[in-house]
Order: sequence, then structure tokens, then C-alpha cells
Amino acid sequence: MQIKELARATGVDVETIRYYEKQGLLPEPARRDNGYRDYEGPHLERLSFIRHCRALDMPLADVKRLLGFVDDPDEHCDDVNHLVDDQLARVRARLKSMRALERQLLQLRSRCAGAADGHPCGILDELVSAAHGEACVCHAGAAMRD
Amino acid sequence: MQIKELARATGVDVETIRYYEKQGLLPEPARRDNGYRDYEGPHLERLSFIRHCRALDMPLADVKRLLGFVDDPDEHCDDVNHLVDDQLARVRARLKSMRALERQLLQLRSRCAGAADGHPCGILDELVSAAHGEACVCHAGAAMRD
DNA sequence: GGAAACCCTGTAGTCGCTACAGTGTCAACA
DNA sequence: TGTTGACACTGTAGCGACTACAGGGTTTCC
Repeated sequence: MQIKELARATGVDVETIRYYEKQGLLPEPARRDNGYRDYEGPHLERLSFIRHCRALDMPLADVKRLLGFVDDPDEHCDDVNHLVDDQLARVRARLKSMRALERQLLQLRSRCAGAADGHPCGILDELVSAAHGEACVCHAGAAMRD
Repeated sequence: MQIKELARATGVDVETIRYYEKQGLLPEPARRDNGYRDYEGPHLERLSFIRHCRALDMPLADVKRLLGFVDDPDEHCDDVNHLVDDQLARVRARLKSMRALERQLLQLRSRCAGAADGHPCGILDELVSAAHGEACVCHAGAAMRD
């Protein structure tokens, strides 16, 4: 299986596959006489695994650890759970801050009254007012970003 | 005002302030005889503005454009609104994918039955099963990440 | 006069790719 | 046989928004 076929089969970019190999996530495949990489079933499985972890937005370092657990026949339930829990916590923290962000942007957006008779842009006004330490949409006790 | 004082006043890291200057977001301040940067009120205001935009997770390029609007006395309501709307759309798209992510991680987490009598980790099982193209938590028609 | 705390510039590292540049290989067609 | 096009290879640089040095100078305080 050439790299392009593996790419098509998994939906992962060719360059990304080579990148995963360089990062030690994907084992080096056999080479043909011409130096081309030659993949087989296990590579496809492993790459699918990586892709699924990445779809869960896990950092590559965590994916690498998980792959280690897969390779190692010992039980690692606790480790794996811990890893998934961490990821869940990260996602939830980000969700929280994104929700706050949405609220803030909506509030900011509502400041615009249209370019009506001479008074300046309410949005810019709002952002500039931050400079004078006034209460503002962004920092009115809202949760900050991660 | 030395850079450290500006940093303390705005909550922005010293290195980040220098970075903003290099990126053209913050104008170069006057220098003292010893070459130290010497900031004044307008710098503090501008940096606060940047910080507020960043708190809304706007990319620096957009912040730069907004700063241009602030400097320019003309009306730019439409441009500003557009920029805020874009940011809102980005945030909402990310919210959507993060919510899907949370669901997927929760489902995955629920696969673990504890390291009970000999059968292997349900979470790893689930992730590995992806390799065989089975229906899985991550790709069961769920929205992917941005 | 010596230590601690500040300042400077410039460069490299982070993460997870992505996009080249420059070169080699292969299959199909004229 | 030559040529085109699609593929492959390596290695390096770029993205965004910082962050963290290294290697130096300055100021302040005891």
C-alpha cells in the first residue's frame, strides 16, 4: 500500500502521515526498492486509531501514551481513564470559556446602533472604554479564556 | 512608565508587550537614556484595548484592523460589525464542535467497566475498533472539529 | 563592591500540521 | 524514444500567539 492509498483510506493527509512517522506515532513501514513506503493492515489500524483520538482533540503526546497502552498487554484502565478524564476536563473548560465568549460578543454586537446622527461606533466605544477601566462587556466578572 | 509597570497595570506579560510592539500593534515608545522603553497613558489604553479584543479571542490581525479604525476618525460601523460577526461565527462553530466532542468523550468514558474479570479496557477497545471500520463513538455521524 | 532585580536584543521552541523546494521514479501515451 | 503527469522522497520554513531562553547591560540597595 502506497502512502497515497493509506491517505485515502484514512482521510489523513500524506504529509501528515509522514509527520506522524517522524514524531514516532506511526512505525516506519517497509520500503520498496525505489525507496517508497509500503504500508500494511496494522499501519492502517494504527493511523485510524490516531485519527480517532485526534477527532477527540487529544494532544499527540496523549495519543502516543495511549498507543503505548495498546501495544502493552498489561491492564491500564486507570491510566486510560485518567487520560480521557483529563481530556474531558480540558474540553469542558474550553466550552465554558467559549460560552462566555459568545455572550460577550453578542453584547458587544448589540452596542451598534448603526452609524446614526454623528455619534461614533458603539462597538469601538465599548472596546476603547476598557482603556479607562470602566465596566466592560469583556471583563464584567466573566470567565476568561483557558 | 517602565515596561514592568505597564505589564502589571494591564496583566500582560512583559515579553508579550515587546512582541506586540514587534508585530506593529503597539507603537514604539520613547526611550530613556539607558535605552529602556518609557510608556505613557496612550500605550496603556491601547494595550488594554488589545487585551480586551484578545479576551474575545480575536486574532491579532483583526485587532490590528480594529486599531486602525480607532485611529481613523471616519465611520466604520459596517466594517466593525462585520469583524465582530465573523468572530461570533467562529466562536459558535467552535462551540458546536466542542459540544460534540464532550458528548463523544462522555460516551467513551462510559465504556470502561473497570478492569473486571479478564476482559480488556473498554475505552481502548472502542478506539481500536475504529481500525476495523465499526461504528464508533467518534464518527457516528457526529460533527467533526472545525 | 557585590547581589538582586530590572532592562535590552535576538533567536529558538511550542503544537499540529501545511506548504514548499528540489529531486527522483513510474506508468501511459505519441 | 521522448515526454508528460502523477506520484514519491528529504528537508526546511511557515502558521499564530506567544514563551523561554542566552548573553549582555543598568539600576538599586545593602
